Amino acid sequence: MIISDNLKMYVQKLRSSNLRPTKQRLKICKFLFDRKKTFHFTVETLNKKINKSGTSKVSLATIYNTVEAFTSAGYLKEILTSKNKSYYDTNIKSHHHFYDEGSKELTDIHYSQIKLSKVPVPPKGKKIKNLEVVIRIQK
Amino acid sequence: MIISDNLKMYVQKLRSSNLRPTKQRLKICKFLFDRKKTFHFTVETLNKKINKSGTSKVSLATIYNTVEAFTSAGYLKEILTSKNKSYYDTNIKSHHHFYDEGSKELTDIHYSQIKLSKVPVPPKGKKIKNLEVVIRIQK
DNA sequence: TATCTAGTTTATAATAATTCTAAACTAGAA
DNA sequence: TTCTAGTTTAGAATTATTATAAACTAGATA
Ligand SMILES: [Mn+2]
Ligand SMILES: [Mn+2]
Ligand SMILES: [Zn+2]
Ligand SMILES: [Zn+2]
Repeated sequence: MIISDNLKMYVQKLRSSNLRPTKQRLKICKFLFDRKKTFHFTVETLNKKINKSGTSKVSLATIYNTVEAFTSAGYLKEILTSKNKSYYDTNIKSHHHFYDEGSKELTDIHYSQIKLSKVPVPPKGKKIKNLEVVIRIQK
Repeated sequence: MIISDNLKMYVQKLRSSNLRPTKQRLKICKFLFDRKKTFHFTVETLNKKINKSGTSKVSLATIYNTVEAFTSAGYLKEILTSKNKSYYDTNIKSHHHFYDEGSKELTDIHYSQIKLSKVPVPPKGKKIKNLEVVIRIQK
């Protein structure tokens, strides 16, 4: 993940996906991708963070639209481990997760931390799109 | 899974979990567990099946209550692989799943069909509650 | 630079799944 | 038979998400 003060990189990225680099999208890009470490979030938490300090607001509809657009474009990964709520991941590499049932937080497990020595063949006519391990943890 | 014409077994099972064997719960037990093979369902599909033919109706609230009670009691397993909707599994043994993104159907992968030769240690103070592999498939 | 238009944002309504509420009902202990 | 805690139920409320449609804007073109 590259840290940048200017937004040229995001402008290009968005253009390459046929997404206009609007000020809302760039603000969200900056928040999501201008950091050393990837992280997990929900629309709810993203909305709070984006609309925190007195800056110009981004509507909830746009937060939803943007998260959806970024997921389709492959900038985000959707994680379905929690009931009634989608999580998103700025780490788009293939990897696994711990899911803490208490705190409802996801933690990455690097791809290499889990080794599958035996995997079944998918049903006839179907292809494997991805394989993910979720380890549910508790106190 | 034992097939039974009489309901004594379910009555006992329910009593042992401090659940009164009401006619609604027994009807749902019969539908869920009186079969050779386990299966996956949603509250929506269960509700339709339970309330199909002219028999006395079970309210949707009771379907929800019962699925929740049976999951807590360990008769059902909740599967969170789909957006905005919980799936449930009458197979409560530890096992894995194919999830078909097209048909939105789950298929069991027997525990022995996947071998994990390397698994990470959980974070300090946390215990592994379960580990599940989901293989998303597509045409 | 001014104009134009498809794409975007937004407030708000609509939908879908689920949970809550509180009144009526019932299993089963006493 | 009586009593009561547990259960069922219809319907309301809540939560996350998606749809709608009017106002706005990026950026291509004149
Ligand atoms: Mn979900
Ligand atoms: Mn939902
Ligand atoms: Zn992750
Ligand atoms: Zn299963």
